[in-house]
Amino acid sequence: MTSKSTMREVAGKAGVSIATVSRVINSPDEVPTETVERVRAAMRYLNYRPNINGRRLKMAQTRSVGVLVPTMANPVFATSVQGIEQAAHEDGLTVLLTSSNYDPQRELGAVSTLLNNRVDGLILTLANADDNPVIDLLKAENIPFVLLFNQPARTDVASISVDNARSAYDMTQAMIAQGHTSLAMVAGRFESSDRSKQRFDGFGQALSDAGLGAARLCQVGFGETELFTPLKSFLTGPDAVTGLVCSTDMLAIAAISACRDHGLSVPGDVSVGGIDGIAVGGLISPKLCSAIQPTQEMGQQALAFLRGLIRGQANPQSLILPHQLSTGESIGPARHSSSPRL
Amino acid sequence: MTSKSTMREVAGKAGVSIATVSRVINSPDEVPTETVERVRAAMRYLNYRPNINGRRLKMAQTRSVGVLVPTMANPVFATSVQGIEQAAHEDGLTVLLTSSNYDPQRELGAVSTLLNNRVDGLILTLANADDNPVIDLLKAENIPFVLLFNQPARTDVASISVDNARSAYDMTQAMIAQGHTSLAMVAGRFESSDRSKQRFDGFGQALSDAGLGAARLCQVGFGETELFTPLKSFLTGPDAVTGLVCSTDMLAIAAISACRDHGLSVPGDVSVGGIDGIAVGGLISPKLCSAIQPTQEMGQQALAFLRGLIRGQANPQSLILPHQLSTGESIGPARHSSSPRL
DNA sequence: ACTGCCAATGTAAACGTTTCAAATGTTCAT
DNA sequence: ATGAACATTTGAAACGTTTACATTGGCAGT
Repeated sequence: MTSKSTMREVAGKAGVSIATVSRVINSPDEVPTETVERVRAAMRYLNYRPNINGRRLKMAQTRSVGVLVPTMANPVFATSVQGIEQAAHEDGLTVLLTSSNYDPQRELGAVSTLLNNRVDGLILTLANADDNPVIDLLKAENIPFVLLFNQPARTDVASISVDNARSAYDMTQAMIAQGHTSLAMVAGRFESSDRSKQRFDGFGQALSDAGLGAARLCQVGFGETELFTPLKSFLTGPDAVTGLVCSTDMLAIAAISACRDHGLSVPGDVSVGGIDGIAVGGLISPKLCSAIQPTQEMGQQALAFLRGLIRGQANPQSLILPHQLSTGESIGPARHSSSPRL
Repeated sequence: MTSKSTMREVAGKAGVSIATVSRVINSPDEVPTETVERVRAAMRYLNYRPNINGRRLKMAQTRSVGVLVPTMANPVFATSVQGIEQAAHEDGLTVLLTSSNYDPQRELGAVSTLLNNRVDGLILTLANADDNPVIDLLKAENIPFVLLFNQPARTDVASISVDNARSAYDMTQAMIAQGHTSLAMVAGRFESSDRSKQRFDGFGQALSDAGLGAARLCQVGFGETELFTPLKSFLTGPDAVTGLVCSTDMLAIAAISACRDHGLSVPGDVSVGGIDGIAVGGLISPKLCSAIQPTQEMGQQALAFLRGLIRGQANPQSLILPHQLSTGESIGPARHSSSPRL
């Protein structure tokens, strides 16, 4: 009774054919109760467990979806995966998880593995959604997929995201409204994240609309939490800023920490805003001011959307969800500029 | 060229038999270079993609592992999954991800699904590792598995964890060393997490060893971040504590937030310590003092361990990794007890 | 020229399902 | 009795692999 018994054995035990056993499994209503019971009893007795791989080989669908995220180490993605997993569970779908570590090279490999697994569809967060061999591959193979967090310019792919430029724009404007005129953005590398670039664009637009000159940028590697050195020239000296707009909440939290290490208070000396809306942002002090996106719901929606695509009931389409500026404590009035730090 | 071409078509195109194609895929060295090239060319031409399900049906192994965690929303688990995924990727293994939401009911269902998928092995974080039908099932089916974070009393299962009681003990002792005599533990529900219980035991032991009376407990639901009300009676009034030992870092961060909302400073009025060592703890202010476990590495090790079990090269065994008390700022000297709060 | 060997390849039988078409009853009106 | 209509059930052929075993042909040794 260790494990593997087959439909054939169950059929033998129950005195029916494997076709009947199959029907008991897949459409018990078409089989007389008495037979169903007999077969079920045999299954229990033999400890039968259907071999999904047998079924998958035979059927067109595998009832599995592939998920690719940059990393689980960032709560944004972890939370979205939580949403995906939850929705998948409710649908009886199996989730195959991969991560790219923000490396476009690995994206292609990971997706290829997923395709070999014959997943019914994919949910992806890519480094760059507009010019990406992964998308070409998926298009060519004609397999349903939904981009999550990516906000592609092309309109022939499904995506669920917030308006990245706009969320950065709003956050920047909130700072400007507090009197900040000397701002910089802290952002992840553009080649690793198109969101990063889009958010920087929004930042620049807000500055330009307010007549505030060129956008300054502090670009850092992903996964980086040590921002003391990268931010040094932005926080000290004659060009010191009074506000930092960060392209992600993780960066914002790291930036606040770096400010502290430079002996600056937030928001007293420097205001810091993030984008993403990770849960921990609401618990720390100062409470992080962020452009919040409904991360977990986005994951759930992505799966629902994907299901539609798989069933052929939906067309690729971009869903831009509203973001919401949180009332955080990490942003305050600009420190008067006549008392520069050194 | 949409997608699905089979080995048979490749064989036809290359003018060989499917056996040869299979050999080219699995052991190219046993096939003359010239033939390998011809077959590979046919594969490229036909856009061939091996159907893993065909292979899985035939072979004993599926080269996939199942992962079950309580939730992705807690960075501890997300980070461990990151470690697992990374190691799995290096091994060419596919990861099937499920989460239980801390619900023992769902644990069984999730594992059952994983088993239907014929995973080669499992990595699990269970609510309760000592008396759990999931473990009985896995034992009965004789399928390799490694518990992660769980620290079972039984010695016949493989596990990777820290010494939970000890880490709570050490944290508590660190507070006592700072003069704290009135402490309470904030912990997740024991029925949802045996770690929680073990850590509470360590907490109690430390108090008892220091002759400090009964252990007080504030038990909260998992995922809970609103601790203002639950902690009210611990933070105010005649029985107010000067220190909170929290069973997880997430709880500790939430507890610090709750203290703030009660108008108490950390560590000025109340010291707060956590257990887990999530990354964000090191970035917040005050820097969270925690009993740190190498979360991501534990995930990687769990996979390496599991691989050994699958190959039959290793025996189930408990790995207790050392934890490390971080030098956090969230713990300070006890506020003098002659000025009680109300 | 025969034998024996070896390298290269092919044949065919699984693996555990699903599902179509066909077979076997059963019931009932004629 | 006969056969139509129907409810149950079955046989058998896939699905795309892997692999034990058989076949082929070339070549060296005698």
